[in-house]
Amino acid sequence: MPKVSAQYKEEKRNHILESALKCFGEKGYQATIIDDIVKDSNISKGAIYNYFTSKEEIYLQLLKQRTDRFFEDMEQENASLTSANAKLANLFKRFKKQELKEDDQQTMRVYIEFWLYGSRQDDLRSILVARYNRFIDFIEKIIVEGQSAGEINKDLDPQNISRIFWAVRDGNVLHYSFLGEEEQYRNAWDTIEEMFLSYVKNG
Amino acid sequence: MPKVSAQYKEEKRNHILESALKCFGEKGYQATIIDDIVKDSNISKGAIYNYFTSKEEIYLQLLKQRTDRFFEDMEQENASLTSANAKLANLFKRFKKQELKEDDQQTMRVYIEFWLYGSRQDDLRSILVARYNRFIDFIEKIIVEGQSAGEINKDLDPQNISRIFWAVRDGNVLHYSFLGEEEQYRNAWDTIEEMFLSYVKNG
Amino acid sequence: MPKVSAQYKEEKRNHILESALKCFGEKGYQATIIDDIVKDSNISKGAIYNYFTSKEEIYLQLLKQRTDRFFEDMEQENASLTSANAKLANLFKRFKKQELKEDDQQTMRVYIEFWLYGSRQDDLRSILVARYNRFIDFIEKIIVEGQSAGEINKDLDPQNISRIFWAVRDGNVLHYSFLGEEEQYRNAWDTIEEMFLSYVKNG
Amino acid sequence: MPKVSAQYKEEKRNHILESALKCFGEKGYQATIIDDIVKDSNISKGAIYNYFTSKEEIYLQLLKQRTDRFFEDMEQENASLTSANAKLANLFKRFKKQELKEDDQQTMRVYIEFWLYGSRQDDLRSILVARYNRFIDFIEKIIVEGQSAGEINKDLDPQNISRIFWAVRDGNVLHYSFLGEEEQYRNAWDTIEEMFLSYVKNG
DNA sequence: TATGAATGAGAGTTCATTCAT
DNA sequence: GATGAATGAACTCTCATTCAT
Repeated sequence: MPKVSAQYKEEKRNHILESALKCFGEKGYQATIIDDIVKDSNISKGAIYNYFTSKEEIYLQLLKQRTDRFFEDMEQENASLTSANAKLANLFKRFKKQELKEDDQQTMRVYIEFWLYGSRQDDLRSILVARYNRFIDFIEKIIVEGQSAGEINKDLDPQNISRIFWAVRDGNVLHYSFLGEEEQYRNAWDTIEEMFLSYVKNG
Repeated sequence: MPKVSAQYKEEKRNHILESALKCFGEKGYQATIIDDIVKDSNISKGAIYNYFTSKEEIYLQLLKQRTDRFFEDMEQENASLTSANAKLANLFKRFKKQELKEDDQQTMRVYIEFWLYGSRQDDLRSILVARYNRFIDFIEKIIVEGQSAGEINKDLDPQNISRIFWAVRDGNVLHYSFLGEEEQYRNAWDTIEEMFLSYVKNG
Repeated sequence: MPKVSAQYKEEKRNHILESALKCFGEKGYQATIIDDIVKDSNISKGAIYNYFTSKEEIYLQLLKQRTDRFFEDMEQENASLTSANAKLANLFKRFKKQELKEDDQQTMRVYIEFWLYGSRQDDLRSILVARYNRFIDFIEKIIVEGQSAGEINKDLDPQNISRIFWAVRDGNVLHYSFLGEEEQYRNAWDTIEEMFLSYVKNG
Repeated sequence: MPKVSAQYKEEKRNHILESALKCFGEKGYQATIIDDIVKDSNISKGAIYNYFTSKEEIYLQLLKQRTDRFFEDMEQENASLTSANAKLANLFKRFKKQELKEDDQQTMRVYIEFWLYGSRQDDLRSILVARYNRFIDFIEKIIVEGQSAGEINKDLDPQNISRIFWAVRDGNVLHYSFLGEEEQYRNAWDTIEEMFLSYVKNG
């Protein structure tokens, strides 16, 4: 019989991950030291190591958690959207609105950092590639759906389009995370949306 | 009375920078230790510190050197190109061809890393913002030139377009530096070029 | 909830300071490396840095601790001494007896080293000047007290006398710390005491 | 046949020693790096090592040179002084006047540093002890001379008095080198002279 | 002889991780 | 389960000394 409830443990774990996100977002993964997370979370160093085996695992679990959340959100939102165009529009809306929030900003930075950090750590590659593919698949399916429905140009390669979609998104977020200029960021998104949609739309 | 020629020193300096680029490109700035550069360059630790005052300075000088080189190349190439469209096409060509080379690949990674690393180091921000603005200006001028010549849609905000241009480029490079799939990368560039040009072109 | 008692930490701290005193006394501040203190104290390098932020801080804290101890001792001893002459005699006794002990010897060396080291470090100057003034004040008050009581020649400038007192002390200690000849040191003190007291005494 | 004259070499050597004195006096022996001497002397690193085998040797040769000079000066000055009292008075005068000069100030600091540094280096001890004895002998002889002539109290132990003489001098100089207050320094010397002479004088 | 670029052992300090309490 | 003191390998940077030119 466990001494504390599963829920207690889950909450503590999330608490650590939230602090970690904040720290990684602010200082970067490598520059964040465990004591930063200790200070932010008010959880002792030893306790943190009871929940995660290493700093890297915190990173990975954080990535997983946020990725899962993203897809949960998207599935829920997309359930009520019937066209590919609506789904894409919803995504752009999310990028323009939600991701300006502090929390998502930090997540974004952490995401971007993964690309770099992960690309040099062989043991992370497969995890990160899987995550990448999940994102690619997500848009790819929407594109395919749109092509079937005649909304999207059938000549386009859905995977290629999906890859471009995320590259554009990450590039834009990368610059915003550095420059921090909201208005420019929003304007860029408006233009990107227009450019992207006019390119993929049928006719 | 200098002991060695200015050329000798310049070459040695470049030698160090080349090794540094290789190491930073492979392992990342933070993960690269001075001894990596020592090993790669066959230049002693002390000698490296005769040419650069710190690891960070190596990083910064590398950034500067490659940025300067990029603009030197571009100026030279653009000198013989008379239209904005030709200049943009030339840039896309460069992205598609030249930047597949190992050396430029690493430069790209290092560039991207700057965005993240630099965004948290106050003392680097101004340097990096200046560099960013240099890139923005470069494309902005081409867009303005194209608008004057009637090649490019006059309704577009040149700066906004320039920002998008680089965001797309960096996003694409970011993913390529991680995935390393050349064919996908080239296909993506082809599509991006088509999408971008069809969006900005007049008519 | 502290992991260990305040007393435990205080003892550990003192343990480090004692080892530091031994090392600094034997090899000098600059020549002492942290590993010397590690070896002598059997406390790991990391643990030392949990208690002190730098080698210089160890030095400074050591100085402070020993200075405080000196004045605590003196206050206690002087409490039962009613004349300036008795207080001065007690001091000379201390110099002659107590400071021959190994521990005090090393403290003396470290003290002297402070004069030199501190005189070139701007950030230490104020600390060291404050400490100097504390010593000057201490004797100055005794002199003034002696003058009021008619024990000491009223024509003398108390501060000047106090400065000479400590200069003579430090010079004598400096030579002893180098030569290490106890008998000569004691003889010197006897003569200095006679010379000094006959000079300052009234009449 | 030497390529350069002995005089040339001697001058260069002295040049290095003068720069070394300046640097050691300003920053201390340990904190002075060879490049400080290079910069001050305008003599290359390699050349310095042609004249001296190590940093320590520079230190030692400097000590020797200045010590020799001191005794040369003293012999010359004392040649025309016929009483012990006159010789002592001359010394005090020197301490009060000449040693305020920048150059002598630095020499003084370097001297004091020798006591500390030398006391922990076994290979220096004999050199420094010899130098110490030379100073002790110098005053001791004056005291003996004064006792023979009836100027100085015959009950005093000449060597003990000589030791005290130098201890007082070094202590006073130590404090002055740190505090740098000329007036206090001069006042202290006036009082010390009075105190010392009244103690040793016959009658 | 003179030069100053090169060397590399070694310094202070950091921090992910462990483990006795 | 929680704590935070302890550990020590690893990091960046320094500088006395060497040596090819």
